[in-house]
Amino acid sequence: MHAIEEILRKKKIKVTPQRMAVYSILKQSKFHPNVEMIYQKLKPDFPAMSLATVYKTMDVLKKVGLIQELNVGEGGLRYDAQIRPHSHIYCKNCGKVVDVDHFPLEELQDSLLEKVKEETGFNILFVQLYFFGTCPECNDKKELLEASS
Amino acid sequence: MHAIEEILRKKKIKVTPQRMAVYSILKQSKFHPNVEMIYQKLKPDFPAMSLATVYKTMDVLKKVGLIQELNVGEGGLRYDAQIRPHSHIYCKNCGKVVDVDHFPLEELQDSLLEKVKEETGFNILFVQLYFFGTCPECNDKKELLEASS
DNA sequence: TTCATAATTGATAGCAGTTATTACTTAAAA
DNA sequence: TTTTAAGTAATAACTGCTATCAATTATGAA
Ligand SMILES: [Mn+2]
Ligand SMILES: [Mn+2]
Ligand SMILES: [Zn+2]
Ligand SMILES: [Zn+2]
Repeated sequence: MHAIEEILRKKKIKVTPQRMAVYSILKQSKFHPNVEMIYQKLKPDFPAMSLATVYKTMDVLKKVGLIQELNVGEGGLRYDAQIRPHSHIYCKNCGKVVDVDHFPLEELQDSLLEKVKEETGFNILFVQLYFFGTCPECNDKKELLEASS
Repeated sequence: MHAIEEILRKKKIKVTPQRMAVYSILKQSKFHPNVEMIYQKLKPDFPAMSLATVYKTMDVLKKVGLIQELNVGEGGLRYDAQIRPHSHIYCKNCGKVVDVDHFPLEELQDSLLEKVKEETGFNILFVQLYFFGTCPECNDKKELLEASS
């Protein structure tokens, strides 16, 4: 039995094929997909599945702590099965979301969170760090376009 | 003439009472309001103003760089006339958004942005750092509630 | 295995925030 | 002034998401 099944059963949450399928898409890829992307990817295997089920599944997986939600300022949200604290960079041109692995978000939490707690009096639950810009691929395309004009 | 008027005129953007009013609300407060809050605050002075005008004004002010947009994961967006890079902390209980002034977001940009650029190949335009938790006021209320039960 | 039951699913209506459209109005250049 | 490009108000339309509910299914007790 997979780890996710145990986690769900322990919380009296039913293990359904839809939930397993959604989680496996997230676990396999570094894609940070949104609900619509997940829905489209599952369509071949689950042609009857409703978009509402994907939304509800994201909610369940988030609540049990198996995934994290990213908000890069598009309409909808992105999801990530990598729950270790790490930051992300977003391409404003093509919408790509990439991990920034070597950025010290974990150290930051340990060393500076206490300072922010003191300054604000807040009880801090988590931190999100986003970089915004344009990805190498988009930059290359733009250069080519400019060179040919 | 105010600085904002010059900036708008220089870009051939008309200076209207509605735009000035929206900007002055943001400039005066540390409130990080959303569109609805701004709209309600302007109603007494501009009873005829449309919500759509507030939306369009936010867009204009953002594009000319007079304000920044914050996304704390509510439905809508928050706005800030303080455009110097700084991070924010959000109370998940009451929705308050507070500046984290002493957090080294500016230093972070100077010292570590180059590293992230190298790692990802992205051209980085800006950074957003959000802390999430519960504010002192909400924490006190909760304590009182628990003590009396 | 079978069955009872509560949880989940799929379909769809509804909602909130936002954007597009359009006829009327106005700021500001000539 | 007059002209006109830009802006405003009102509102329809769109989008991401949630609520509702009848039909289905996972789970565990018998
Ligand atoms: Mn990630
Ligand atoms: Mn601020
Ligand atoms: Zn890109
Ligand atoms: Zn609070």
